[in-house]
Amino acid sequence: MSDLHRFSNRQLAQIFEQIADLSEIKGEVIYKVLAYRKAAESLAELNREAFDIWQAGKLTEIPGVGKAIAEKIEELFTTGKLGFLEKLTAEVPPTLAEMLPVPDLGPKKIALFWRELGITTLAELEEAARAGKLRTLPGMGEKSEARLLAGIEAYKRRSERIPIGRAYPFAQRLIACLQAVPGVQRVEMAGSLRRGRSTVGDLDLLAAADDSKAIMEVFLSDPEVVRIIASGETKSSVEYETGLRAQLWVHPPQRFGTAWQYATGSKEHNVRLRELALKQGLSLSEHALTRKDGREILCSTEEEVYAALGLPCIPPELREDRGEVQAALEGRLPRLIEVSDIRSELHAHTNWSDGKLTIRELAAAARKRGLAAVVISDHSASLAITGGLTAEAALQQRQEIRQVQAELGDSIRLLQGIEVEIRADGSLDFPDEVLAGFDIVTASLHTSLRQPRQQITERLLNAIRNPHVDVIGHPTGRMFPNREGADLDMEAILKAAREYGVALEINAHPSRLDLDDLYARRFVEMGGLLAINTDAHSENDLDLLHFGVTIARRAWVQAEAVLNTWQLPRLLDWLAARP
DNA sequence: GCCGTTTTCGGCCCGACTGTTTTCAGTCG
Repeated sequence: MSDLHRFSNRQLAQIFEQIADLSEIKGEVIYKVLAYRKAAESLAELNREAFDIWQAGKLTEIPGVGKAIAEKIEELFTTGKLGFLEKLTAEVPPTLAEMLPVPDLGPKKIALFWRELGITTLAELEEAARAGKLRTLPGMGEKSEARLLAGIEAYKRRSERIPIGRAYPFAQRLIACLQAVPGVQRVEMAGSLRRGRSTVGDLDLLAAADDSKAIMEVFLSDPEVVRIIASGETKSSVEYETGLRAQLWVHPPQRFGTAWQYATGSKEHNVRLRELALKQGLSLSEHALTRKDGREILCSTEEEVYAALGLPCIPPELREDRGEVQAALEGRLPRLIEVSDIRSELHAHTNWSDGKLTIRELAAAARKRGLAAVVISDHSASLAITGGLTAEAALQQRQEIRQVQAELGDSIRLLQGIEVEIRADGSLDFPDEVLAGFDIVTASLHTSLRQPRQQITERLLNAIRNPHVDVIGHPTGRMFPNREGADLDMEAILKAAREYGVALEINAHPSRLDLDDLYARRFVEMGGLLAINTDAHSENDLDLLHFGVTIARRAWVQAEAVLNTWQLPRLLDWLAARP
């Protein structure tokens, strides 16, 4: 056991991604490359450790993992190495792969430059392009060379995937601008933005118009655009100053359904759908469903597209090829939670710690949004930077909450919670007798997030086992775009939370979105309870709720599994049944 | 290399845009 090598899912995914990249440059059969890539994605998306799956002898149950790849994973776990990869890297310089993410540069060209000119790094490629050495190669010319240089420049300034919290408002502004163009019937978000991924690589937009000329013109001439990547009648893409890219498709209204379905993706979902179409003698494209005799079925809505294939409309958040097409075929798609199902906010701050609002203002803001209850849950004392509450201050706050409640009558219910700090040594900030005085206790990690896996896992488990803890706030502590979450043994956390009946929070703030969709799905499948909270520090923060609900939808979550969808009496009963 | 209510072998989605080409290859989503 001790000489086993416990590669993480992410590490395994990177290894197979590297195999895919190098094989592709080598010129390997494309379907092998795709198989490695599929396996890598599948491993990265697992919500359990591949290591545990291997020990259970079930590696080939992972989608995209067959005999050959399972053997490679086993070799890695048992020897820490992979002979196949060592041979491959001896043959194909691994630095070649760094060129793949450069726009407009793919495996064929990389291989060409490598074999013809001995170029193995991006720096060498740039130098050769500047020296005009590429234009004479077969299939190349001056324009291609210039385009490649522009691509390298774009790659250098290109930002990482951006958090949905930044992409979303940007897209909203863009849409408002495009919608004003005469002749444009509608403009909608598509791509990963519409599917609600926590980060997006670029913005995908789709417009319905009979003539694309005017809207394309507006899209391309935006003053913030620094580069036009492509411009055509049905599709254009641009890059903005920030390195962000956007893509606009324009299709006629009667074809909007197929176009929106196509532009929303995911790519893997679309492939799955098109395979299904083929089995039914139909070819699916962004323009239409086409029968074998060439007759088209036009769809102006997505519902029609899915219906033509015998399916209920699959919500965009599920379109990730995570079993949703099969579920739709079998009529067991979940009835996903919606923003309107949320009846209470269980995690909000006031100016008693680092929030901006008074208790009175928070209550009013929550009431204005139609909530039946709001939990005032300020930080505890040891998180000094937030001006966290001492036990004494919490008692004073309790008085004020009662007072405000009396003023408000039964228009909204105020509860006193606490976001109690899980200290570095694993203890909680307040002793049990103080915790017992709150209506609801949320325990959170904010500090010492880089502790070793075993230590920080134990720390969180300790909080889960405390009988007064009702919810774990933003479980991993991740922050977009820069802070990785803690290195937790999530399977152990999920199991313990399920066992102790502790709810796990999906923190709706777009810089957190923690628990993520993969673990939330696993947790709910285990029978666990979730809470979706905004962690509001200001009034506008309450409007970020939809980001959290979107994560829950991506996790196939139904309203029932989420505490704050429950009617107030039921929530209070649940709390009363806990210490 | 993976996978199977048309298959254990023979498939593996479909089209736009660009630049190089005189009909297509490469890249992208």
